[in-house]
Amino acid sequence: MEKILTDKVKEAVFSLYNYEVDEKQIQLQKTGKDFTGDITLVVFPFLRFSKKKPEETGIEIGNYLQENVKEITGFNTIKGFLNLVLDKKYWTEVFKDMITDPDFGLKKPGSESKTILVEFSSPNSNKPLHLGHIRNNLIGYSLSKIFEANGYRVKKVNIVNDRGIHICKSMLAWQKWGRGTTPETAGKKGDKLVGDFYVKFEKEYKKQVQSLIEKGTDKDKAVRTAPLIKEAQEMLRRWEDGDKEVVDLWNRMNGWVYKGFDKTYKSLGVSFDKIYYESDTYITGREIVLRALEKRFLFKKEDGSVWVDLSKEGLDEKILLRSDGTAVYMTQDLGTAYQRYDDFKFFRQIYVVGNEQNYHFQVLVLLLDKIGYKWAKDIYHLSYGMVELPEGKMKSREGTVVDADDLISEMIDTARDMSEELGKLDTYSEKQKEEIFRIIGLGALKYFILKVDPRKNMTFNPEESIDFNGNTGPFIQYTYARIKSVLRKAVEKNIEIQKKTDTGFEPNEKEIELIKILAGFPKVVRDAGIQMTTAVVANYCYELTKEFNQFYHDFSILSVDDYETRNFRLQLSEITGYTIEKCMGLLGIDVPERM
RNA sequence: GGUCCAGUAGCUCAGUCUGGAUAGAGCAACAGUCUUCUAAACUGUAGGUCCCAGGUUCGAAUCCUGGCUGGAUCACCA
Repeated sequence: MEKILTDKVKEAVFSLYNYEVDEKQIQLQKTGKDFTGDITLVVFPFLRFSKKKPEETGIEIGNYLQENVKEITGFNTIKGFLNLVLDKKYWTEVFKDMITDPDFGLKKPGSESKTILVEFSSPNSNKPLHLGHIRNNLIGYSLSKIFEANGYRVKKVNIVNDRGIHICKSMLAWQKWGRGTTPETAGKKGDKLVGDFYVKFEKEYKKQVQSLIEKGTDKDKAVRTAPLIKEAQEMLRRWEDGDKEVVDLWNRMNGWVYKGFDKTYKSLGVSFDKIYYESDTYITGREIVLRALEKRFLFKKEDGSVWVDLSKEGLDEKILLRSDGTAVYMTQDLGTAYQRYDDFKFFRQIYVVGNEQNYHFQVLVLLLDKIGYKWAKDIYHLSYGMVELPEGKMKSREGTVVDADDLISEMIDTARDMSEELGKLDTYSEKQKEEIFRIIGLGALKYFILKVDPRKNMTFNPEESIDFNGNTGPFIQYTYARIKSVLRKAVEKNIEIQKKTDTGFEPNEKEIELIKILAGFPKVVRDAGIQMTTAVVANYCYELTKEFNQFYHDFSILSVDDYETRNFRLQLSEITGYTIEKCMGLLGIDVPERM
């Protein structure tokens, strides 16, 4: 419709004022709520050609459009705004498209589709997942769905930072103070157990540093030479040498952690197509660096460490290999990127990584480009914002980290409490009820996070629990459940919904409003994909839901006697429910049949 | 200090990329609506120097410049 109008406006201006306007000057927008009309043309840009007052110009263009576009049945101008009124039949035509196409708004990936790689999660294997990871995982998973809906083939990948000094710290602490404890004997998730030993290490290490300082050692030296850190470093060296004892322990403890992660991923409902491990890719990375060194992109310092100089690009020098030849973070990321291109020949690779790593990714892309990989430009860092507590950043040292598993189960508990109080599910079995509590609790958490623009920092207050009323996941889920309930009742009453639109039935204003919003779904999917934001999907879904709730409140569906009206409203409800389901699916949120 | 990001109602956020009409929601507060398809809903009241100052424009929350405030980052950590 907008396309037709743009052309016609162009025509109008040409025939009225003999001027060829640029399409960019033709601004069409949805008519504001308090005005009559469907689409509004901003006429200010044409005043230069018409040399008339805004209202007159609007009327002239309006007249031309009404004569030449059959869908336009009327118009009005207010100041410089030309509000066009569309024929109600136009909206029933749009409605017809929606009910005949079950995939309305979604593109299916086909064999021709380009591949987008989405990296998310990227945990360290020495600590359990926290709220920050939850945001990361939810954004990554949802974006994958959004890309798929835009017709791309999507590969979800994860990189586990399973190697390095951090995991050695946990291992060492376990050896010293663990007394052979395992997740089974401790009755704890593996990631939690390993995390505990990491904390234990840091605590003991701090004590050692403190006592060294008290004995007169200066702080820097104390930090470097405390026996514990020395032992951890020695352990890392043995790991890199392939020392069997160390590698076996490393495998064992990482195994515990992965089992724990899997549980968290499962309860969050996220999954991956491929998981990469730093312990595999750092070697590739080192080879890339050494090759680039030969080609003189990089330089070596006297102590043997390898660097890249990016001062011409406005950045600093960056280390790529330590003096002892071991790899750093950047080294492994080079290797991982290379490996992934080799695996998937991606059209685009999206890294969902926190904005604290903006600098790192700037360097990574620059470096890959300098080395000569043409696909470097296809890398995009989706720099999502931090989740902050009211008092600031989460700090593990101060014990203010919000644990992922804890938060998830709290959400489910809240859903359970609310639900039992309302007592609407009393006829369900315990198992069915638990499933619904899970859907609702998780829905509240996911929606809470995904409705915020991923790029922005957001605040989470653990004192105030996440809402279940208003602009929330459960609100949307509730509306869905209501729609389902109406449709079930229709079946009980032997009312069959017929896909008919060409009956001359004229929808009322509220119904037209719903159709308008439903018709906007394809654009929402497109915009979400282009802008890479989950927020537009969430906000759209909320708007749709709210509109439906008003309709539901104001009008009866099943108890209407007139067949045409009832059938139309049932179809409208069905499509709305379906669209809600699709939106929530894009966000990775399930919807319940009842709640 | 350099670089990057943010600042919209008491709180949490839309809207900013792509400039348009009287800046929107939810929560919290207050007042209403359940013998009728699920009240986790609906309706209303109240709440704003869109951080500040300039500039561009017919028109600026939106674009530009400067400033203020907050955050991130600039490791032989990841």
